[in-house]
Amino acid sequence: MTQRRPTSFDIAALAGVSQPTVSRALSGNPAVSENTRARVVAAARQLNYIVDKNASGLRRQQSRTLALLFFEDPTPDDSLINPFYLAMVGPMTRACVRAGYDLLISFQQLSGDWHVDYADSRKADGLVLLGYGDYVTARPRLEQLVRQGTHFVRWGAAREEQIGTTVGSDNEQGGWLAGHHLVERGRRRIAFLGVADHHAPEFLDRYAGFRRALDEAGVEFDQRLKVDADPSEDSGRAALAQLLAQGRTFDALFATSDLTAIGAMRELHQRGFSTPGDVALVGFDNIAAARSSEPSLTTIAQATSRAAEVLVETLIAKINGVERDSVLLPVELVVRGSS
Amino acid sequence: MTQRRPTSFDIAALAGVSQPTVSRALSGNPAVSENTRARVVAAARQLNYIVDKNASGLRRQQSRTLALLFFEDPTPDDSLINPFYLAMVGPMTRACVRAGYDLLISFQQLSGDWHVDYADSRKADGLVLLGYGDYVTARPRLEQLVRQGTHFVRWGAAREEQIGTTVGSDNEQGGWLAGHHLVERGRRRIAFLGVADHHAPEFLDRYAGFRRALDEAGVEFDQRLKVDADPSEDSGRAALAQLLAQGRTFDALFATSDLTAIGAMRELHQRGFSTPGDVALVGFDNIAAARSSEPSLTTIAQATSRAAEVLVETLIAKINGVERDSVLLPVELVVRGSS
DNA sequence: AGCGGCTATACATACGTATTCAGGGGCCCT
DNA sequence: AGGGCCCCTGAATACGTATGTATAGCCGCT
Repeated sequence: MTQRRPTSFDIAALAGVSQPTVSRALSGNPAVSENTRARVVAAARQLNYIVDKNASGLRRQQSRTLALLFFEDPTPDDSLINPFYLAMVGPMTRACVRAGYDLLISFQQLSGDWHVDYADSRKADGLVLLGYGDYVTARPRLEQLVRQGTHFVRWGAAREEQIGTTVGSDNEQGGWLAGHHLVERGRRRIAFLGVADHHAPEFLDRYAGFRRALDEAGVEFDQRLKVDADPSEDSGRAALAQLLAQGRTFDALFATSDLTAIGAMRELHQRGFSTPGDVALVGFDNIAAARSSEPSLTTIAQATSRAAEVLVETLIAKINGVERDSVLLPVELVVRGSS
Repeated sequence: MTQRRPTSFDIAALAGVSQPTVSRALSGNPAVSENTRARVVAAARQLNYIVDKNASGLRRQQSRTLALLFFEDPTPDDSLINPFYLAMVGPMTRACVRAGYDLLISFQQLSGDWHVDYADSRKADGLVLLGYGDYVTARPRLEQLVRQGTHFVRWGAAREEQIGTTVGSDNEQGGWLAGHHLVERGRRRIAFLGVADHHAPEFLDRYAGFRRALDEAGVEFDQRLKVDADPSEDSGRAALAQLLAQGRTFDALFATSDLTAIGAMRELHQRGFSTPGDVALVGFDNIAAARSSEPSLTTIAQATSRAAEVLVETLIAKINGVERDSVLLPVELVVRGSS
């Protein structure tokens, strides 16, 4: 059926040169004269020659492939993968293409063992780790990666005690923007929905920034308006229900995730409250649903595309032996109908 | 810094056997005695040995990797990748893991040249093609894949004239379910928002099923209530605006995509119409946003996980020389608040 | 003329695995 | 005891590329 794939030897024969010359000509090695290179390229095109990446990878000891790992604990509903992370897939592939790399993708469970052979099996040259990992749980795994000499970058908060290089949003600034915005809108009793402990440094920073904005404006924060909530709609609804059950009153709400905010908003509506009339809302992430909710959700947008780019560039630099500093990307307030 | 990776020769030396025996033992070849296998496995574990996939792929002439290709024309906003497709990423990776394959991911532009070396470079053994492709434009590309002997499966409508194997939803049935449901709810003037020409077979089938439901119920369909709309919110809004500008009246609406339906719903609300009071809505795809819109959106759910599984299994079968028939997966009506 | 230096190409080889083929040893049967 | 057979293992090799080293040719200089 299909005829044999042409190899670099076939090209060499057709172009009247040796196999090494073919390899050098096609990889842009300057030791090859332009004349010869042109002949080789023509022959390669004629035979539809394409380098065998397995052979190339074996010889070079690298695959020119990155692996994107999502860490997320399983949900009964498959579709409930955090849309913010999912939105990074597109930009990430584009960043890889630009850099001449391919992208492997994989979902890992936070709580189970990660089974990540990609680097060890030479299938990928490095890993991009994505997902609000429990910092404490993740630590030993990261240490293991370092021991194995695996190259990786993480999306997340840069911390003193961090392992490896991270790229993340300026969450503190994001929290500040949210708080500042709500204060400016005249709100004074502002609730906070999110996780604010050391297991989730990103959320902790958002809380810190939020508090700073209130402090700077001389607005008091009522600790009783702070409720734990995961980045999910259900959690948002539950958190809001809890606040109301405790008889709390508030005129605004900052959630550390759009999903949480949307859940809270739906619960508010169901209970007869209006947004932004009774309660103004600000979320975080600027997922697609934030645009289409009703009212549309004011939120803090992260520089998703830029993040993907920086992650990939940082990782590739590391693969090439260049260590870069962790990066903190600016965030942006997107004002919509909910405030 | 990092010490040399152990090779199968190192394992062989440690276990006191030859390299071929290591290879056989670890790949489950029955020619190896249990005793020997146990020694090899122990040695491999001790040295943290992992097969070099480049070398393995080179020798075997296959990489045990699939490539998932999204076809979608570029949008100014990166995040606007059809969420239905994006939702397939997770299930697809899981299906691959189960089958012992890795998954490469890539976004391709429908209108440009696809640059898909994955198969030719032996980086992937087969391709999964995803995206409502313009059937006419795609055809020559598919023919080229066939000529090159590249293995692929497509997500989409099974047609007489199709090239290669497809896996898709029973769109006709989906359209019927939507139409039938609206009729049952007492609606009589039902609008249709979607593309219904031969460039988009999926949508055409949905329209056909929808019409069949109305015909069977003896409900007349007013052709003037049929408006072209893409799977995007903006298109949904525009389509609805067009209907109203033309002075059309209707008490229900079926959109061939949830995004279209949500856009239409927002436009309705903005103009003071209520849903489902004035207009009942049914969408298609059951994306996450359908759950969180307000009211939540009645829609036709596709069997996403199952689809991913079948796509992967069909492709792997094909790689192994087994041709399977195209598959039509059942769809399901999910009744929510919008109807 | 001879030699140094440079450019462009060829030769040889290694990357790590999986598979084909050949052979050694043990067991059973005649 | 001898022969045949099966089970297991080892030796040899090929997959296709990239790169270190060697070499041929050429030019310019003394």
